[in-house]
Amino acid sequence: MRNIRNLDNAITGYPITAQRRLLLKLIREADGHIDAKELYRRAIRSDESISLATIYRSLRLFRELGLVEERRLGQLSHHYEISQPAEHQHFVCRDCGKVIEFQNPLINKLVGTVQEEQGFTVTRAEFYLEGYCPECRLKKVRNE
Amino acid sequence: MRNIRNLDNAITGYPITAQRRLLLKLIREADGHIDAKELYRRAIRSDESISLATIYRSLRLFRELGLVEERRLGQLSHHYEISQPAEHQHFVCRDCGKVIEFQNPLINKLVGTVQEEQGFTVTRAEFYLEGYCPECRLKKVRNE
DNA sequence: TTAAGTGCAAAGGCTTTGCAGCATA
DNA sequence: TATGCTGCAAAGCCTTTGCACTTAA
Repeated sequence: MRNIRNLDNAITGYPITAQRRLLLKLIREADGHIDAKELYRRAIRSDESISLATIYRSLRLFRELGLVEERRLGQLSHHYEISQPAEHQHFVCRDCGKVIEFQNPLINKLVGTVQEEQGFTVTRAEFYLEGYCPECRLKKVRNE
Repeated sequence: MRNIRNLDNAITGYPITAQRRLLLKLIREADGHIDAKELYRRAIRSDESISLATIYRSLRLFRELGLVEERRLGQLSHHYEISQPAEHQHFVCRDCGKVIEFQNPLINKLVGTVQEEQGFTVTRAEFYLEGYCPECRLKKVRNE
């Protein structure tokens, strides 16, 4: 996993522009998932002339450099987050739309088992759960 | 899980049109995943005036009736498949794009564990793997 | 007969791309 | 200075929708 604390190290070999610096900072500050549109909304506050095209081009670069990961969380648009050394998975609440991250050691075991049994080489594993978060579950119970 | 062998039972309450009959038949015959565009290509062979709009509207109906499931397999478009009683998960090869289904009992255990630990009510679980299938892995080894 | 489905074309959302000008190294 | 990035606008996908016509029940 790359060191993303130091931007200048992180994107060595590519020009470090003000836009890229800003965007990576914003993604880092988002502290979770963010999609292109929301990133654009936040970026405009600091740089009112930045364009959506730059957002997309930067996201692609960051992804290729391994700085961020792209997720498809059942929604229409992709979500991005800073690459994290610790693997984690996602739960999306059907009521409130909240995305909750979790992790569980069984997942690695599962990946290992599947690789062995099926002969795959796995480069990426996503475990995606959908349902009701604790709060919304309570609400449902109360209303019924 | 609904009985999809008998179309007239399956979509009770909604008009059974020639288009719907055709589309459900094609999805069933696809025997795996199919996206809207490919479904459209095949449908046109039998009904050259069918429209993409009808494909999408039918897919949505089928999905709402629980006849088919929608998957987001890392690609741009959604894929659909007949709802199956046996849960299964997906592996997508990064080289050849092939989608391989597999199942593993550990998954249910994992879902159970997460529900307990996190307090979620899980209504849908997807385990998505990406990597190299056995054939493409061999090819890579040979070329290097 | 009537509520619902269909085809067509247009529009919508998300993402990519061509191009001329600008900035980084 | 030269390569590569940027903003802008246009275009590209995939999907949805408005409308007038048609069809299943």
